[in-house]
Amino acid sequence: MQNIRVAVDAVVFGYKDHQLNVLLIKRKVAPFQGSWALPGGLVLENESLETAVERELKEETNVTIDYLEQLYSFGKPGRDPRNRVISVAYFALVKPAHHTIKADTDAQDVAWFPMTELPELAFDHHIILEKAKTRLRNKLTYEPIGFDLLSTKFLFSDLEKLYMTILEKKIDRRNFRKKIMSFEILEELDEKVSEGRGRPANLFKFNKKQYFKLQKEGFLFDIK
Amino acid sequence: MQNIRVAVDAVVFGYKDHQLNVLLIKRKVAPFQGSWALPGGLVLENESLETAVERELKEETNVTIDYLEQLYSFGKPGRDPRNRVISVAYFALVKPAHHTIKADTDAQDVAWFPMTELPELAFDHHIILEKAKTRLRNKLTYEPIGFDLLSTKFLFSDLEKLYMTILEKKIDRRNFRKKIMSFEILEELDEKVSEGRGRPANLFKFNKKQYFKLQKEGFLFDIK
DNA sequence: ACAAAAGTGTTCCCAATACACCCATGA
DNA sequence: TCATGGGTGTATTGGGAACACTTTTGT
Repeated sequence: MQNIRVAVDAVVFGYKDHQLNVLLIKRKVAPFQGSWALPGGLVLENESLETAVERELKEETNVTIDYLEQLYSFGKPGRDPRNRVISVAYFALVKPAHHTIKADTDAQDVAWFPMTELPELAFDHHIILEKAKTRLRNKLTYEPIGFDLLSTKFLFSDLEKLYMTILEKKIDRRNFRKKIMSFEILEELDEKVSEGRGRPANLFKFNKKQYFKLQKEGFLFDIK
Repeated sequence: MQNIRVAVDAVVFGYKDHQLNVLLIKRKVAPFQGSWALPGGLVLENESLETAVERELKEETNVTIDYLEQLYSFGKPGRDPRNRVISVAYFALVKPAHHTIKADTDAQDVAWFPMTELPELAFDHHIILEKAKTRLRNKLTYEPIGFDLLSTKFLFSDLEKLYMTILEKKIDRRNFRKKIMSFEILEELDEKVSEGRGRPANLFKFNKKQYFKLQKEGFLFDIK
């Protein structure tokens, strides 16, 4: 008789302080007690995988998700020192400013870590995270998921910096703006924000309805 | 205590008679006895997911795989009428001419089905198959996986027809050839084949080594 | 000689890229 | 007035798309 457990883990990305961040928890129990790890846990007998992810995230970090999709399943024998565990990993995006993270139940602590300052991770979580990073980079170029990382209202320069940060390359400001503007999926607001020095910048909103409409008509979001 | 089984299923595509085909088995046992289904089965306690796929394919169909990658995991409660089963689905490509399919162990029968003449499938396998088809279509445009569906030596027109069949659109012969040729990943052989009437055509081989070399140098395979 | 499939070049156009100056504000 | 970040236009180029005739063979 088969004795394999099924778990879910979530790679939750947020964009804070002009940096890509990932949400981690500090494990309360063995194995890897005290280590940082991806939020996650065993799937209950009668819940769907997505429900399991949402429940674990709520329990361990107090975060609710804006964007969620399945990433990959990890099932190498021995990846959990106790039992055979198959983990279905999920890829999630949130707007960090919209959430207050809070350790609870199974977690000793919760924190956002910039991708440039990651701690050692429990289990094979660094592999999962690597895969998620690749997915994010790829997806950013062909789906408008960058907006799920920014606040509802954002500066054009935020969007530009987000792309430069995640794709790790320089982007020409004029060409980028021209391209995004040509999609006609942004709403220019009548609000300006002055960030310390410099000319105040306009705020924008992503018009999701308009995007879906265009998409149905065959429009493809595409940023090189 | 959690009681969830873990299975693997494989969507095996082959290209035969200028048609995209999928490998199915006829189930020997309940539930869905006598129904056509994707090859697959429960994962053993100490084997990796990939090994499980390869084992099941060998057992049920006598096919060994040329190209294998994970597709998606399906875990909705109720997808198997007996128990909770999470199935990790795999996406596989084979050259049908190189294999002799043969029903064995758990399968009452095995057959290639053209994608245009599919039978009813057991469980949620039609959903898995749909996802695999999408993956194939997308991947065909940015990775040279078409060659894993053709015989080692193939006609240029085979490649062209394969693309037209799978992408379901007309392709301009001259532009397509120009594009593929510019990649310099094909080896033109000194062999010609005469397919009934018409001018005999040259045979080609995919130069995998050359592709990997170019890829390392930053080359991106890309067919629209 | 004709039917059938293979093979081949050129023109046009649009979208990607490169590139530099003025504007509005706070200190 | 200066430092800082915001906002804008044009010229060039390279790749994608459209398009038709000649070649080689079997019948």
